[in-house]
Parts: sequence; structure tokens; C-alpha cells
Amino acid sequence: MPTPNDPPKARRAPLTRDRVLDTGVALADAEGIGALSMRRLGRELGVEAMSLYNHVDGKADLLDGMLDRVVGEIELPEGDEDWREQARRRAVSAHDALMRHPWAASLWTSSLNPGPRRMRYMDSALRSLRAADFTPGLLDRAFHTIEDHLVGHALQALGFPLDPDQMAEVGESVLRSFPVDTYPDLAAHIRYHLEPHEEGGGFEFGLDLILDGLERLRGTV
Amino acid sequence: MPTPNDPPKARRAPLTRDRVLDTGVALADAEGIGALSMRRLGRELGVEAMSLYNHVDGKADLLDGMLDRVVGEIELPEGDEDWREQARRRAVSAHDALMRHPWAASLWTSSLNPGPRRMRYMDSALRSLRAADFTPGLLDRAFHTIEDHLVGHALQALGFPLDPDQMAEVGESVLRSFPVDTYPDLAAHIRYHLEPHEEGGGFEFGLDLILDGLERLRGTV
DNA sequence: AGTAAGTATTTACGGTGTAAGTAGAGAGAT
DNA sequence: ATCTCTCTACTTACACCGTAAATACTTACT
Repeated sequence: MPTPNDPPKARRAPLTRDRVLDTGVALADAEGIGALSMRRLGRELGVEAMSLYNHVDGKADLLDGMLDRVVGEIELPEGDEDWREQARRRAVSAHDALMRHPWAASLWTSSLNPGPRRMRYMDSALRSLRAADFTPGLLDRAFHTIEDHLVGHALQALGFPLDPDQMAEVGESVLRSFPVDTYPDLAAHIRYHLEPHEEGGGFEFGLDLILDGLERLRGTV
Repeated sequence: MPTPNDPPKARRAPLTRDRVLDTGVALADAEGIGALSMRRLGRELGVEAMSLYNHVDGKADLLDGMLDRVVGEIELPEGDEDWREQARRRAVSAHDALMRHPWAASLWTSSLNPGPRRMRYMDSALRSLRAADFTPGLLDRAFHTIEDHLVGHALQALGFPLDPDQMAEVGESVLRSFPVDTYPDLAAHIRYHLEPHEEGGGFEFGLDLILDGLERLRGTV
């Protein structure tokens, strides 16, 4: 425990797992997951790459830890709301978190070692379904279907990282040399995306489709 | 053009883009996408890594080409079936293709340059929705929602690459040292997955939820 | 036969994750 | 106060990666 007056010898903030993970998240947010190498992350922390291995078990562990940080941002509904409203809020909050950290969605699907926050998130989701008297079999499918939609939409949305302006620009240039006759409906689809629509909301559209369907099945199966 | 009798000097099959892509697919299928490096793929073809660059524009182009191969395996319904049945068959076939080639699903979401087979696939999907009198706005959401579910489920399923036997084994060992009191519903969920269920079908469950919802909206919006 | 075009190879550069060994600082006990 | 143990950080090294550039070789056509 540091006494109030020992700053003169305090060279720099000590390296900790938390600092490593936080810096990793910040770096991946700012420059993309491709920029996150052990050497680069070390440099960011004023340290050599190998020093990180004292706080992290390798790159996979680093990424697992970073993902759990993101999962920690998800708001878990509490209280005794409708199951549907709970599931909806949790899913929307999770989706928001994944969109804030574009590198996290693919880790979500590939990580084999769920961290504590991820477990807490899953536990919460499963609980509110169980509390709504979902049959075990239906509960399982409900949980996974929502999860599939969540990660599927995030990844698809992130895979096309264009804001509407760029979208219009790129779309037009694509259409200029596009085999419209070969793929007429695809061409129409691209044209549709060129017109001004209030984008977004796609996630909640599919989510509501799923939740509606689940509500209909609840009790009957 | 080779004459019938020139085999004596034919050293080896000539390198072509098709052979490169086919071998790439085979290698990724057999040893995982992680094993697919330019050097390794060259070795597989009896050639140095740099030779591949005469037929492929770089690794990204190689992966794009491989993905398009996989998309080519998807069966596109023809004829004048119900839109719902068409969408269902196409999605199931696409899902099967992604499961056959575990490395392809993540390329599906990240590839920026759709190949011809991918375009044909999209065109076909969009056409059968349009033919069913979907409103432009609903058509767009329908297409993307199905697509999201497709890729989301494939990635989630592939991210947990355990056959039921391993599943049972791993699950039990996890449960042995699991904070059951902290995450009771998650524990129950794991236990559920340990019991024998006919696995699979999860994709079609969610798909039908979505298709049912879309059918309900069709015409009314 | 000579030439042009395309294919394959060699070499090289700057990057990656991390195993192994070394140096140094701080705490606790003698 | 000194000695030792432990933990952190650093250095070096290895095998691999994608690919730019320059070179050699094969083939096909004039």
C-alpha cells in the first residue's frame, strides 16, 4: 500500500491484467483488431511484448478477457417485467455493445472460455425465460435462436461497414458496371439501398419476429 | 490445345485458378483455415508460394474464390413453389453448405467482394420474395433477417465444435467445478445439454419462426 | 529461329506469437 | 543489514506469415 508521499520513485503505473485488457479494448476500438499485436499492445503500455505474458496467458486469453469486458457493458434487466420485454432489452443492449466494439462479435462466436460476465449474462437470459414457464426444450431453442439472431445481425451489419453516404457512393459506382440483366433482382436490391431510408432497426425487426413466435409457442408446447 | 499424343512431356497438371481454389477448399476442409497459408497451399500443389500469385490476386482473393465455391454448392429452388417453401429450402441448403465447410461462415460475413455464385444466390432469394408480392421495405428486411439467422446459427453451431459424445464428457467435467450457486440457470442449461436429445434442428426452428412471422406480415404491410 | 508473353522461382523485408533464459526490484526473515 | 525468494520486465531467438521485386524458364506465334 503506497503512502501519500512516495511519488518520486513511482516510475509508471504498474502493469496489471486490468490495465492490459483495458488498453487492448481501447486499441482494438481505435485501430481495429488487426492492429492488436502483442508487440503493439506492449508499446502502448510502455513495455515489451513479453511482459504482457505475466498478466495474460497468451493472445487467446487476452482476447477472451477483452470480450468479457464488452459483455460487461450489456445491461441486464432486473425486476419482474414481462419475459418478452426483458429478452428484448437484453438483446438490444447486447447488440449495441457489439456494435460499439466491432471486433467483439466474431470473438463471441469463437470463444471457448466464457468469462464471468458472459456467464452472468447467459444465466440472466436463461432465468427470465424459465420464470416465464418455458418448457425446457422450448427454453433451450428460444435462448439459442435469440443468440443466433443477435450475433448474426451484428456480424452482417459489421461486415458491411459503410455509413449511408459511402453506401450511396459505392452503390452507384457498383451499379454503373453491374450485369443488371444477369441479376435483375439483386440490382433492384442495390437500388433500393441507394434510396434514402431511415437505416437501422433491422435487428429489432427480426428480434420481434422471433419473440412473437416464441410467445405464440409458449404454453402450447 | 493438346494433341492426343503429347503425354510424355506433360510434367504435371498445369496450375490454374480452379485447381488453386479447389485445393484451397480441400486443405481448409481437412486441416482448418488456420493451416491454409500461401506456402502450405503451394506445397500442396507442388509449387512455390509465389507461383500462386499468377492465378490469384492475393490471399483475400483466394478466400473470396473459395467462399464462392462453397456458395456454388447451395441448391437454388426453381419452379413455382410457395415462396415460403422456396426460402426454406434455399436457407437449409445454404446452412448445410456452411456446416460442410466450417471455415466458410466467417468469410460469408466478412467478404466484401461477392463472387458470381453469391450474386446468383442473392438474386434468386430476392426474386422469390418479390414474386410473392412482398413490399419493397418488407422484402429487404425479410431477406436480411433470413440471412442473419443463417449465418448466425452456422457460426454459433461451429463455434462449439463438439459432437454429442465430447459434449457430454466436457459438460460433465465443467459441471464438476462449476459455481452452480452463482449461475443456477446456466448450470441447468448445461445439464439439459447433457441429457440425450436428438440434436440439430435448431436452425430450422428459428427459420420457421421467422418465416411464419413474415407470412403473417406479407400483404398487411 | 527469334521473340514476346506468361509462368515459376529465388531472395528479401517487415511483421506475427511465444519459448527460453536473464536481470533486477521488493518483501520477509534471519 | 544482509540474504534469499518471488515476481516482474527484458532480451534473444525461432519458426512462421503475406507479398514485393527481380530473375529464370517454358511455351506459342511470327
